[in-house]
Amino acid sequence: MSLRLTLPDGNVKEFSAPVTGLELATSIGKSLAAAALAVKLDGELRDLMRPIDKDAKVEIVTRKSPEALDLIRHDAAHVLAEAVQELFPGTQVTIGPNIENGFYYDFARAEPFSTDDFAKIEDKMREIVKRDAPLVREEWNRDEAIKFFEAKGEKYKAELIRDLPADQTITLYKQGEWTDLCRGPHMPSIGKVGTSFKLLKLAGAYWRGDSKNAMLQRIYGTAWRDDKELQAHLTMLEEAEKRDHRKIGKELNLFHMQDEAAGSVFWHPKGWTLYRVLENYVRRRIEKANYVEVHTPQLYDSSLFKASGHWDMYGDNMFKVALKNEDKPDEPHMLGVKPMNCPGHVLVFKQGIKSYRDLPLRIAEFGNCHRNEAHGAMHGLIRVRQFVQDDAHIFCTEDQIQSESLSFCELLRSVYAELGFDVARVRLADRPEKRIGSDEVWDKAEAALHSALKAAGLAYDMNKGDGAFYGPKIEFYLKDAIGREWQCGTLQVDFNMPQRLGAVYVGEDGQKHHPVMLHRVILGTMHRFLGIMIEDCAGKFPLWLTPVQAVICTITNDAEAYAQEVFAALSEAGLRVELDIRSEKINAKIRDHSLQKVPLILVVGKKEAEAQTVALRRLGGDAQEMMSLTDAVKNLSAEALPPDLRK
RNA sequence: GCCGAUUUAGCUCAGGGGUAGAGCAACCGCCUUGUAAGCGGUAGGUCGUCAGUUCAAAUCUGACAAUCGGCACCA
Repeated sequence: MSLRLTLPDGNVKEFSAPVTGLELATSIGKSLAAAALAVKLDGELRDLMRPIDKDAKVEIVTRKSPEALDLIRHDAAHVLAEAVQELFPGTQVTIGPNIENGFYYDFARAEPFSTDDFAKIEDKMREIVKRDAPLVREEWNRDEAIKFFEAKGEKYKAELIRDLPADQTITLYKQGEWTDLCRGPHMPSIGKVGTSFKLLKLAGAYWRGDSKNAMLQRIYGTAWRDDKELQAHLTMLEEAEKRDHRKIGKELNLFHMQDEAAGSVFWHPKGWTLYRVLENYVRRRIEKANYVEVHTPQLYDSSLFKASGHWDMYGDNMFKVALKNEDKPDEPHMLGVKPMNCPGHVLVFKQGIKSYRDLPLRIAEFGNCHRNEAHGAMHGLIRVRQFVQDDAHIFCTEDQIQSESLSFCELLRSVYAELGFDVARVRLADRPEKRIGSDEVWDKAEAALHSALKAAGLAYDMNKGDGAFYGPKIEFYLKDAIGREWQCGTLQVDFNMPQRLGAVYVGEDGQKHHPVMLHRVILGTMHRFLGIMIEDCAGKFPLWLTPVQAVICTITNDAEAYAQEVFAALSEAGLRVELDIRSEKINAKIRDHSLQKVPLILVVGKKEAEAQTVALRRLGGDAQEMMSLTDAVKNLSAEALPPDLRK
């Protein structure tokens, strides 16, 4: 036989018999063989020691390859499992994959682990790495594999094997005395993991991700090629912690939350300014895009949500109000606090007779919603019980879906760009298991979104089964300053709700038709989006958005009268300004306002008062720009314009 | 909701069976100051809530609540 293996540089290596990846690497060079960790065969990552027996494109994976981190992390998970089983006999192993930036392993053990155990486990892991046992792949007979794990008391592993598809090869990996069920691939020996790893946190996780199953103990770790990379990652984690919006929200006095209203936000004056400036910006943008704004009630009779399907589908997560019913004391009159705005907007649509000439009708609302989120789900501003969506529902004909979707995609992109974000990723979430409406209607709705995305020229991938219960959705993700992705905007096509709630329009044919309803948000929720913005800019908001744009600081109280004059002039020009005439040193004032992330500090002393000037210091710099008061008013107020109002 | 951790002054945190301590902030006074903390003083807390054990609980035990890290959920 002859075997032709094509290398990345286009060279072809020929062999007369199957070769292992290691043999292939050796044939290329000794140092490559020494550095080899695995081999990529037609794009599929495989063990170095597995024989290659068919023609393929091959690539030797070394520590420098992008795939190396996945291999290191996956192997590190095995090392963690071995270490834990050596230290805590009787602990059962389950699964332990590599994930972004690291790995985890889920263990079953009656006693809880403690983070105090981490040092001990890490020491043991280093010991195992030092032993440098070879990782040996073995193919096993299914029944024998089940017996093997059951004999060890590993019932989770046995269950995994039982549930593997019948045609799948069962592979076990041995590292010294320790054996794990694993699909692989792995590096040739444990020593290749190195010691640039660290255990980070302890968490509970359901077996197989199902809340009906047992709760396992998950240990998370991070692993890198070398200590420099590890240190850089740990520094990044510290940076992320520093820009936590809950911490900054407190430091900048933007908002607070407290036990008496768990999951709801108390916006303080500065936070509420931020909120209103952002809201007004979005309001201008949608007005320009021909939306009309409405305001609908909070409380509705339960019959509305029963008709819409929400009562059955999400009733447990709604806040409900039971009113005493004098006639039937056992059957209180039930009301529900709105968890979303759609039914209310349908009721607005239904007022009066609508014609096809009225469509598309774009009904917007900064809609205040309540959802009774589970305790463990809440997270600062990101996940709350009371929130406001920048919501709108576009009532249109089927023919208009595509153009409406397209113009929404463009509006969203433009808004994100003005707020300093790119659309990092787009996904299409299709029909979920729990849904209303026929398959034909779902086919139509999904097809509409596919074609809209194509028309918008947006690359997207599928998020299978993750649509809303009434229709498929497009999810827009943005990327923040430290590279994290957040899903904010969505567009959903809904053929069901208008029908269920009896919304109709008179068509060109004089007949009644149900409109199609597009549910869409750009920011998602004001709360969540502001949380993301705080973390994105670490509290240093763009000038147009920031609650306090400028502070005027006096050096001595001689300058107080002039400072008042500067304050009045800037306020008059529409800037949000504060005045600091405290009897403090200028150093202290600069420090205070810098820590408060005020972008502009205007210092005035005797000199400035006499010359009618200001000394401007910008946040993050230490230069002083001297300018006349008139120039300051003119330039700064122009600079502080929201992006959509700039010329 | 589940697993684990946490809850002490406005904030950040130390302490710990005999009813509490620091720094910063606040307040008062002095200083009139030139670009990231001037000096001195005063005041401030039933130690998350409710029970239990104890001569004695902020400290030990239990329940509950909230928060944090995850998991599950997210119309």
